[in-house]
Amino acid sequence: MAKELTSRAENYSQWYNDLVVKADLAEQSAVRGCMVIKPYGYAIWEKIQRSLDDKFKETGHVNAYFPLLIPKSFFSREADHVKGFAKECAIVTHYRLKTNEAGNAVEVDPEAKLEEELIIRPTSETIIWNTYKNWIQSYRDLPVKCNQWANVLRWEMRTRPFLRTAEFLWQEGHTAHETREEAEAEAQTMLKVYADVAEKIMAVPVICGVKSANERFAGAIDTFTIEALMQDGKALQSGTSHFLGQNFAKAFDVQYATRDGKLDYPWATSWGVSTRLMGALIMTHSDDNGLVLPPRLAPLQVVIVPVYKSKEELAAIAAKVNEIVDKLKAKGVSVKFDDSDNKKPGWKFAEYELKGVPVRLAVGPRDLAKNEVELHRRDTMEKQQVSMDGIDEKIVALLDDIQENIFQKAKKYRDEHITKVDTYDEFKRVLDEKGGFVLAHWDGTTETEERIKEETKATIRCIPFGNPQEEGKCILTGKPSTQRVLFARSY
RNA sequence: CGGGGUGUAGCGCAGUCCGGUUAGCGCAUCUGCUUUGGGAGCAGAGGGUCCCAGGUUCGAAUCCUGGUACCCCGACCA
Repeated sequence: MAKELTSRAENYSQWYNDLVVKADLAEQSAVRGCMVIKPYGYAIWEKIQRSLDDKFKETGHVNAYFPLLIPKSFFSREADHVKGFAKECAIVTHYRLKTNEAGNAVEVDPEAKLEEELIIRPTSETIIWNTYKNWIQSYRDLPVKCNQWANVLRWEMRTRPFLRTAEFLWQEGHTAHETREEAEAEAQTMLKVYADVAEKIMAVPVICGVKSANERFAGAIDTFTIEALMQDGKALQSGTSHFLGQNFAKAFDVQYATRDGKLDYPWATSWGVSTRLMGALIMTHSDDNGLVLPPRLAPLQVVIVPVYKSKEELAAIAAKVNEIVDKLKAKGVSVKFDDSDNKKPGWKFAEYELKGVPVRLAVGPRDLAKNEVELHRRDTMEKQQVSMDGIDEKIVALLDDIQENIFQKAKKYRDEHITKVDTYDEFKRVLDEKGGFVLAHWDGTTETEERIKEETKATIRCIPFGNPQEEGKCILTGKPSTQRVLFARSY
């Protein structure tokens, strides 16, 4: 197979789809809008999961599991919540099939209609708060800090692998607190956790901020977000954390006895990241040679490819390579010696580049004679000859260097694509010609935001934390504004 | 739900306009030999309800009617 990844300038969307398929991350399933995550893709997701789970534990959370099916009536309890999700829910109406009269097919048994329909969870606030009602009676029961790893289903009109699939995997944290302040702090803490994992593990730079009313989660008082920038200049909301106030507690009648003997509603948060992070990863780092994985996330960090003519040569190479493999494993580096005989070295080089393996060593007779290896790094595609002595230490250092380099590269690209504008014309021109984030003044009204969205397809991604306050005029209406907000076209 | 496109071997496609041998090509697979420092070469082999149903015709992958699936572009959204 020749290199077939198309130029991203030509059609970024096609490039992305090709990359996902060819790098062996995922494929289309039989169900529209759903996705099969293949073993290699799932291995990356597991790394992300582990990183997050460690942080959740550090911040005092526990994992639990709640049902997939939610009684329809739960949904209507919180008015904004139902409005937000009603349009994209799959509904279970029956519990049995039967064979048809001809005996050659099955059909829904009309006798088996459910009295109350069940919703396949698009998110679990409702069923979790219905459960929390039983768990929370006193301030002594608080805080409750649960996380769930689960799949959810949202019947989207248009889907893209990893970025928006009908069914997706995620984690959702749901907490209940005694005070407003504690819940607000929790929402901030978890957003920070997401930002840390995105930047330190995934090497994806993000901007943290608060959503405008328009973009807020259905049922939340405040929604916080991490926003990443893809290489085609579009933004991607990569994780969210919500301060829910007492909305869900009230909707599900959860009350607790306070320290002074009264009754009050607990304060809530919820927060989640999904397999969309994989989309962010792919679209932030990859190039036309394929995936580029940060070493801290790569299921395979080092691959060793032998170059040989005879079995004897291979044996000599293997003897030396096995020493290197042992040394690397002892240092916690994941490494594979690919001595399969049915592929030539050139094929292997291209294949592991496509899969984003950070470091490749090639070892042949020439190298053995000089006690050297050819070392190739995926991020820069640079090759160099290095001595086999101390190769393990060199590689450990190199992996750190690659991790840092791809983060800095992505950050540089992101920073260069944050543009301040002061007029609506300039705003539109930057979106069309340059893309990326645009910092502009906004009068703070939903109407203005809606109109800008309609006319330019750009939305307010967030109001960044620590945003500098400055006097200005709204780019659309000219009304006074106290700060610039972050706009972009997004996925 | 609108607009466009595509269903032919495991994958990617040509053939369809203008009906006519045994439906073809590339990749992959299998066998043999030669190869191995950037996706190897030669020789041979296997593999098809041409999306489904109906119609027109001596004859349909090709024409007509209806259905269906998927992809792309919008609207919706993480």
